[in-house]
Amino acid sequence: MSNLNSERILVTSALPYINGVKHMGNLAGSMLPADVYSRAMRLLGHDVLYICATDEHGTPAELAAAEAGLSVSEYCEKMHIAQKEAGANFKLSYDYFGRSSSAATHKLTQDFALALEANGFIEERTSQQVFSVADGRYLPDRYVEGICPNCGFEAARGDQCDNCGKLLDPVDLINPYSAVSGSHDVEIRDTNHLYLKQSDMSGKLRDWVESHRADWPALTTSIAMKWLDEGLRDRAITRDLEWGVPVVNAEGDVRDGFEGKVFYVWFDAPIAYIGATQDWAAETEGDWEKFWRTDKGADATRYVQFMGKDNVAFHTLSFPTTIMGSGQPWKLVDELKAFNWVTWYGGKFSTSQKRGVFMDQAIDIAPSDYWRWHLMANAPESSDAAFTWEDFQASVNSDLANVLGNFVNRITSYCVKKFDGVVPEGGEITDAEKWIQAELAERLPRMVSFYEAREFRKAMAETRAVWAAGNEYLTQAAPWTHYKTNVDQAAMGVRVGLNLVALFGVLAQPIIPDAAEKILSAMNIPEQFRTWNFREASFDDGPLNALPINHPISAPPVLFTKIEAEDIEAWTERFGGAE
RNA sequence: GGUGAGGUAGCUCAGCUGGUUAGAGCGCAGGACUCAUAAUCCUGAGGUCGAGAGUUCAAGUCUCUCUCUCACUACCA
Repeated sequence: MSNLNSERILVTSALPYINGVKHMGNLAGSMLPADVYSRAMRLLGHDVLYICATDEHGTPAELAAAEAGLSVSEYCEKMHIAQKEAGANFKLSYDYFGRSSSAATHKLTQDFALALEANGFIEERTSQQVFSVADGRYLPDRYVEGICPNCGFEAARGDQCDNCGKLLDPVDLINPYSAVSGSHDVEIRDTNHLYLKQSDMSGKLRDWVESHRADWPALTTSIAMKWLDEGLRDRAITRDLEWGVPVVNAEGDVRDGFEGKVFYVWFDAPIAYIGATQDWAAETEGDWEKFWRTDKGADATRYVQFMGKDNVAFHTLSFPTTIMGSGQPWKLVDELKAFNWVTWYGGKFSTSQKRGVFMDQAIDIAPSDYWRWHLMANAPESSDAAFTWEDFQASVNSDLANVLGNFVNRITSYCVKKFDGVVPEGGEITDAEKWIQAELAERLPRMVSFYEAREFRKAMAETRAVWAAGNEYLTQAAPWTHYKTNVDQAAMGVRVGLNLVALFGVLAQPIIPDAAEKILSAMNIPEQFRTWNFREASFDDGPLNALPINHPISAPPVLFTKIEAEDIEAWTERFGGAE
């Protein structure tokens, strides 16, 4: 059914910044849901391209490189590989994981800027910036510290005082110094930068956001409208830095007065979605234009973005300004799914403060499936969601080990024991079979709808309910009871049970791909029968009668080991998190 | 300060444009079963829906006030 209306879907998740392996909040809020969605859409027969990349420019990258004793390019190379590996460990099914520092993105960024300027959306202006003589660099506001003029706090940052919360300007700080080196040898200098005139675009942006009120989550539109209501300010899109995309003129030479300046990371990062798609095309001989050029087929592409709420403004305002202002037929996002935060024992996860659990550590203590399931079943969709070790344990033990894992185990091992490990024939359809059929007929289409709507918590809850229904079916059918008096009727229960195992494996693929693979290979399900073609379940050609009689199966080894109280203790000890 | 999101059973959360006895999972209590990772299945107890006022025949659902939590506030991304 779904194959009849196969769509071309472009999926991107917010680019993970380069300065370290990401924490579980980053994973839960962009990369993982994008992956789960991409996998589900592929199973439904859609033509999906999932693109991501490392976001490599900006001051934090330069500073992190310096701290690591590496050149910026060496550092980024190293961290790109680390992040790519972390993604692979969590089974993120990128079609391409690129880099914002690639040549393609450089070229696109420069071209966009030239087009924007030609259309009057870029203006060169002079501003004052703090320059640290000792560091030999301009400092972003937050890297300047000093005494807060409001409360006297001694380590107030140039953008905001951490003590009293007042918003500051670096020039307001008393006795300012560089947060990088601690040097007080700082001065205010005039510097020229390019400004993106977002204000001129606000009418069009407002109309565009307004047109998506119905299909975007409230979180997305409310953030965008808030900025529009406050009045868009023009944003500087260049910085005084070495590492990044050079600012050039139409001839391709460095623009006059822009030596030592590059584009601001937030200008080029979204452009890297396109650049990475071009890089993907170059490596695979794919066609990037059908995803991005509306004059080359991208009108027929559905573009879906995933991100944390902090990124919404950039994706609903700045990047669309870039796209619209270019006057060129670039694809705008169609559907934008934003997430709140996963919180960590009362606060936020923090890369800089090393608070929380990071992807490389997480994979060390539990298999990726465990994390994927828990983070999706508890996705921070309607509000921030608290992560606790106890909840993690409950998700894994109850949902995965008890409901799914035990189900697979109980029926496959019974089949091996009593029916020689093959799908048995015989038996009559009873109320139990009719009941499970009705359950599936109702739940599977609903589950698919939740995936299509990117309602992850609900999709997970529905999936779990289907697994639980399998256990209930076995209780009703009770093949072990029939076996004593009527082996044929026992065969019915086992056969349906085995079909359910196969179905559950098929359903589990987007969420817990490793376990799904174990189940499907134990059931000897060929690749071509692992897709989602079950909108209408029936006994004639539906998922309950998919396995041929005498089809051999085996009982997979225990799929999910339970998390013990001692594990929780050890992890709490190691990562903090005690309240 | 401004803006936004949220405060619904012990815990985590569903509840669309207001309409029968407010739902799910976990946890808890009792029972059933014994194929299974002491798993599973059934039943049950548990909520004055943050507080107060208002609109209405009718409000968790709309309006106002108050209160608590969290986030964003543009040069970290």
